Amino acid sequence: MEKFIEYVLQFGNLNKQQIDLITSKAKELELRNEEYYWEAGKAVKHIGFLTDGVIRVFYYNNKGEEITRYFIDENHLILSGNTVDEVYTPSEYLSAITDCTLVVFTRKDWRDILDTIIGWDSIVQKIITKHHGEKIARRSELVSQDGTERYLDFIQKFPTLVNRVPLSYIASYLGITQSSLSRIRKNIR
Amino acid sequence: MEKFIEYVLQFGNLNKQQIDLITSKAKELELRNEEYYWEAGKAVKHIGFLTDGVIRVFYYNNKGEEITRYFIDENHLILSGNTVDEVYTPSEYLSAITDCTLVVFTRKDWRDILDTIIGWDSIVQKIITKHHGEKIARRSELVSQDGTERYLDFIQKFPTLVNRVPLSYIASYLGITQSSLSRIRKNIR
DNA sequence: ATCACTTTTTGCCAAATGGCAAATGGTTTC
DNA sequence: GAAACCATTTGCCATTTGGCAAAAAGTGAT
Repeated sequence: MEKFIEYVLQFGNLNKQQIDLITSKAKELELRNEEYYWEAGKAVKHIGFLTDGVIRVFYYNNKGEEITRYFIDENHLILSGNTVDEVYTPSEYLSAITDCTLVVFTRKDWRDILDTIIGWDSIVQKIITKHHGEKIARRSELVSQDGTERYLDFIQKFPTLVNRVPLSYIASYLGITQSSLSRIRKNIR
Repeated sequence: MEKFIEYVLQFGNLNKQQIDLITSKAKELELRNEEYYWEAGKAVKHIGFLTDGVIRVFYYNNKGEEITRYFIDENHLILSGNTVDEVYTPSEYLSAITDCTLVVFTRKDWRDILDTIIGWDSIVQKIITKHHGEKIARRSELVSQDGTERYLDFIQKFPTLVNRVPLSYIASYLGITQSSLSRIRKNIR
């Protein structure tokens, strides 16, 4: 909870009253390893902020293969399609790959915060924009790199994930097979 | 110009007066093939909307290779870092690869529109969000595909570009070499 | 039509990656 | 510790892609 407030304050100022409002609406949610946070086709119930753990975002391509699209690690806001008003039904899965702790808000409570705190919208917008930029940059870089470069980049950008995430997920994220990644790791040593 | 208004109206309503305001601030900008629209390190002067032509976004990786990150085709808003107030200095190049026509606004005029038209901010925000989503989805998919799949996807998503864009740019965008792409094309026929 | 110039294709071979299955290593449960 | 289970590594070979250079095709100007 403090983690969430601390994170938000990087993007704009809030007074004590506003912080109290946010805190009063927030609930904690625990996810165990392998538990879903979102499921494709199922409406999303709340807005969440990941304070501890790692979540994997994946979908199934037209060959039925499971593709890991990215990882969400600590201190990331998980927003449903960027709008609060409409019910959002994702087309991908979000699944905990470690035990996780989130701070969550119901759509209604989030709406209340938006309506009460003048700057909230712009803070959230800034966060979204930042996350989008990071995602685009990360995914873009991968395309032009070979396997080794992708992996070296990965361990540099997600140093905390390398040892917590199964190899197969990392390989899928990097767009290479698990055995290739294993060989790449051997060559790097 | 009509194209721009038409595009914007998909994301929200504007009355005649508001449209007139926007129109009055807008200027047309022509770019010839190979002309820069943005240059890395040079402050961006205006907000633009591409009505005709294709622009290529590229940067130089740490090996000095030119990497095409994406293409901007007709009916896309080109925004400087998503904020109007601060001067934005891009780290990549935007260069016309056909003759182009843009509708442009100075930062000051854009600011004026933002201050005058209540819903403008949210319209722009929606557009940005849409573009971000598209970019992320496109780049993400590429990572998990082989060369042939990437190219087939490309011609499906950018049917209008295939015949207007040099092969080398497409290859760079897809993360494969020009000769590989040429061979892939041969195999597809 | 010719020349100069650029883009695309092709040939050749090396390197990287994929696919599959077996082997190894690690962890948990009994 | 043994057994069962899962993740990772490895071997083997096929396929894909890269790198480089030459050939072919396309474009534009005179």
